[in-house]
Amino acid sequence: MGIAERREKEKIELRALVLSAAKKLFVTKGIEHTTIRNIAEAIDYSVGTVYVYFKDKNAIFHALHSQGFNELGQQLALLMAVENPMERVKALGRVYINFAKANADMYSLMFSQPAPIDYLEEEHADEWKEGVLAFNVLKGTLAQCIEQGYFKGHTLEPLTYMFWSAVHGMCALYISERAKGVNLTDPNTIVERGYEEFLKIIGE
Amino acid sequence: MGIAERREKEKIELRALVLSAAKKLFVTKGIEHTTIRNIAEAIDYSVGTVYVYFKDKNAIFHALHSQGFNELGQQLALLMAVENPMERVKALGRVYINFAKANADMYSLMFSQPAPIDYLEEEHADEWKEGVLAFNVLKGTLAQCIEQGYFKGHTLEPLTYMFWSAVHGMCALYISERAKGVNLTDPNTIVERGYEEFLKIIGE
DNA sequence: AAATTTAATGAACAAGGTTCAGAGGGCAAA
DNA sequence: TTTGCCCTCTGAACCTTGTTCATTAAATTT
Repeated sequence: MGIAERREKEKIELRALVLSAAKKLFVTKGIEHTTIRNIAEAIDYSVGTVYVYFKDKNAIFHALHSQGFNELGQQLALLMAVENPMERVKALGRVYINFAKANADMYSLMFSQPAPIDYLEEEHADEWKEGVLAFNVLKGTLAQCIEQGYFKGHTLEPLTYMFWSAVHGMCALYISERAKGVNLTDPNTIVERGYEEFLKIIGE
Repeated sequence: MGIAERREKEKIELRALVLSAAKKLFVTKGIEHTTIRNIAEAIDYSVGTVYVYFKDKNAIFHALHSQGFNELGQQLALLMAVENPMERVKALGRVYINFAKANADMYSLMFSQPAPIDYLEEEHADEWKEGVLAFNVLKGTLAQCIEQGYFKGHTLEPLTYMFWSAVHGMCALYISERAKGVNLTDPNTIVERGYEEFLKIIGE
């Protein structure tokens, strides 16, 4: 059955091709300004072909969305090698920030409102696997910190949420350019400097 | 000159009518899924009329955007009455969170990526007045806290950015429903509980 | 009453998402 | 080899949306 296999492989490859072209376009022109025709042209296939591999534009978006979370998740997972949990939380934040800044468009794609929600609502509601995974890595690490006597008097879940929010908030404001609008002395490093402040505060 | 005045008043009123219809639609159906025709129908005017009052859809968006920031700004400004700066920062966060939760759609409209940027880039770049104002209220208050001996060893600007980010991040994640996806025990109160954790941490 | 200014209209256009009947090429059975 | 089936790929065609503009109609001024 070599032929069927080859065909299957070709299908997977073409699907991946669509995805990579879409990613490049989404990232450079923005999702709204990327047309299916653009994507088709970029890979030298017709419009219809794109629809053979994806139900609609939203499905393309969602595929990339997952991809982004997987990449981020992998990077965060690597830090499980750091023994000291307090060091690990700190590192988690840094890696997260680096990811967000290095993949700014991917990041805003991952967290931008409209599209993913549409998709999530349909039926894939509570199965946002990648996100849950990343959240639990952080939660687990903070749990260990608490065990070791850090964060006395704190409650795990809200603490985790707050930590994630602080880091996410800094990245989001940076990426949405709101930081620039506000006339900072050095907008480019504000996330890192903000994070340092955060670490100072949680380090007692 | 009573006639000219009346006309002027009518123009302003119709403009406001467009705006309020647009707001309602943006908020219920989302910006992308609201069409100019929808707005026109809602107010029983023709499509063309909408364009008499607004250059394009983006201009409508921007007007609402400003409106949102003005409302938020006003609520925050009220807190200047609180003497103690440390109490004031805490209150600023609470009011901000209440605003975000009570006006969830308006908030996501205010901070959602695409549209405002388009507009900002054109020429209104560094004149994002409302945002700067709100940021400076927070910054000023934190400056007073530092004067009074709080936040030793911290730098004002990154500290302000971090504070804003933490609160914004919690609101943003809550509103984008990312909080739900992550299986929290009580998603509805997570922002408030997260904020309490934050206050605990900054209160040493 | 006529002329002028102004606001409102909606048909028309361009561009984008999506569909679907059909072309074309490989593959297996005859 | 030839025939017919099965898939993939195609792109014209449809519908919706943002946007424009010549035209209509009403109000105001002369």
